[in-house]
Amino acid sequence: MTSQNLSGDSSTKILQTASRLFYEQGYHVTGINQVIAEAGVAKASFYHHFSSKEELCIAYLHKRHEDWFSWLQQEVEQNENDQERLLSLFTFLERWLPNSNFRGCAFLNIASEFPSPDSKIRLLVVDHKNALQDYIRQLVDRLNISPKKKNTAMLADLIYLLFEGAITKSQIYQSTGSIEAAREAVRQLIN
Amino acid sequence: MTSQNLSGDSSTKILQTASRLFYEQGYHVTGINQVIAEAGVAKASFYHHFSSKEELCIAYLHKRHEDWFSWLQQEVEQNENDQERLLSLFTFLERWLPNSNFRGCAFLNIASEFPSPDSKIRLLVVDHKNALQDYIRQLVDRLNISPKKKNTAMLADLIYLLFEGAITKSQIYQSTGSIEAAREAVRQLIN
DNA sequence: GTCTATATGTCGATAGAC
DNA sequence: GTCTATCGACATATAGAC
Repeated sequence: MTSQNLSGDSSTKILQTASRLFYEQGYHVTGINQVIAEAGVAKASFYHHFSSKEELCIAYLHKRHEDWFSWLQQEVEQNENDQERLLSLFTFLERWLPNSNFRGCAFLNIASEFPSPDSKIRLLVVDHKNALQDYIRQLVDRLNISPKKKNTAMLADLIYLLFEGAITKSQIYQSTGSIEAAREAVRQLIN
Repeated sequence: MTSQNLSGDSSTKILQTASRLFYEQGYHVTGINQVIAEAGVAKASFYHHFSSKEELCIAYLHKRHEDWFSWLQQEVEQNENDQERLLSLFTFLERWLPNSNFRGCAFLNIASEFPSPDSKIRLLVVDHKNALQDYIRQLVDRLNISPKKKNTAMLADLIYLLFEGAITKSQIYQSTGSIEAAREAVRQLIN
């Protein structure tokens, strides 16, 4: 109850505030001054917990990865039928995107702000997208629709492209308009 | 030859330099000081030609829209067969993306840096993506594969999602790996 | 561990000479 | 139309008291 209660902990408050600001505003436009002001801590306290702004961003991405995947898995695992589990990827988008004010994927947004593909932050983006593609492949593999392994990998890849495209379009148009069509296209592809 | 020759014109040099830096580095991370230094002009000269950094960004997006569409149309119009014209959308990606160092779509990258959907810059992004979707719809309509208008609109939407997804994936992985699969998927969808 | 005060630099934008 | 010099604000990061 003392050190376990992190809700009032400075480190946690800083990370929560930074996560909100980085996601809603972007990385470079969000200054350390704004983070510490809205977190209600002093500047030196921030630099006691985090060595730099970039380290704070890395912590943000780590936590974001955990949170986002738990949201996704929670939606998928509500379904028992393997086909419905796969299709629920898009149902997840229909819930998540409006709920996040159509700000889109935190990792793609950050990648736009870090052009160097070798940067530590860009490698985290790759890790996140690798995990997403692995997850989609697992869902596709459980369908057992095709005897050829090669086809299921390609099918999973197409579904991933539709998934990313749906996120992007919804971000630009602030709408979930195309997601239903994407889900029905996947339904036809696997039947 | 005097005022027509814009290659040495300050305004043109500024816009060319800013276009390169905004695209390669991002908007917020690129300072006016860097733009004028690399363009070889004085700061006051910049503010004589452009009222603000944001106006410079708007000029960048206008020119980028013209340039990018002419590249796309040039690739498409090399083909006479209507089906090949549609599929050449993805051939275009295979040429353009490696050539741009896998920096992806200038408009999506800018949108990540401007969260407010009502901003002037975000409206230009919508204009650009509207034009792209209209173009894809035109290519699909010429196929005359389906009697139902509704299906061609949905098909064009799916192709657009695959197109956006392919751009995004190539940006993250610095590769054109999935584009061939996307093109073949479209080939099957329209047959 | 948290505070105030500060260091050092760069940001976007302007003034005024030429 | 282009220049140098400069403005006030804010950037990231530190020093030193408590």
